[in-house]
Amino acid sequence: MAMPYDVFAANCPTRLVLDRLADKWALLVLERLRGETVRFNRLRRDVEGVSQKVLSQTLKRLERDGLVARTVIPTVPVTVEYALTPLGLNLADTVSAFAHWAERNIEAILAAQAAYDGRGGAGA
Amino acid sequence: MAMPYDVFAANCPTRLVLDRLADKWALLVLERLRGETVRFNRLRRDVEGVSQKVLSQTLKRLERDGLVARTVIPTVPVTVEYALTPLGLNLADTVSAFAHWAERNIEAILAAQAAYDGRGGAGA
DNA sequence: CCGAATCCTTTAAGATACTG
DNA sequence: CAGTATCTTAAAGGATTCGG
Repeated sequence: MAMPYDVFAANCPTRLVLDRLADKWALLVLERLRGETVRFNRLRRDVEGVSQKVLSQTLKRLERDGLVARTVIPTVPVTVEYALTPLGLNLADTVSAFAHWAERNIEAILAAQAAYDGRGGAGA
Repeated sequence: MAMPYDVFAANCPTRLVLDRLADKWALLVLERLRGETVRFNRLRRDVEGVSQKVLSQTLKRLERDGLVARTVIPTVPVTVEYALTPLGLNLADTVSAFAHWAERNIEAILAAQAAYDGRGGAGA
């Protein structure tokens, strides 16, 4: 069935993806992994503000979704590397467009917020 | 300063946008509003699963960010219409790419999940 | 019809400490 | 280095009720 899903229907499988991906940390991790393999603690440092717990959870979900590949290298203190899968890379490009939109339009949004707050919300 | 922001830095303004937009409901609302003005309760029905409270909050934030315009029409039972602003429409197009990615790749993700679960996680 | 206010439950985040 | 386990605290979300 090549019927397009109704994204607005609660039982739509696409919602599953959207639910999972509408996540600040997942997006940031995907973006960080673009074009580079990164170790766990490096990721932890680079993506400022993630706790190791949340990062761990995020990576596990991304791995489960087939977006990120986890490689254990049996060095003395063990090394674990994370990289995008082809599927993940594909998504990361989309995410990147999103991130760059935010970057380009932050000024406009900040201005809108100031205007909104200035007049006390929607007219209070 | 046209210096590109570091999206990974915690104090980066782009993170503000990302934090706010990495939201299931905001994304769904934006998508629903593409090309059409919609009333509150219509929106509530169409975006299955939103509570009225959450929808209300979401719309208020989107309005504050200058992405959605709210119009009150003084009919007998008052009518309130929501529409995308030019800025919001611009974003909605980006969001749409995101949603369509999910739609196109849901099969692959579901398969990856099944494989992952089948072998008991990352090798447990 | 639109939405604010309240309450109350559930989920998730943060900090900390400990293991392979 | 790379995680898991636990505990505490904060917040998101859902249901319900009432007012413009």
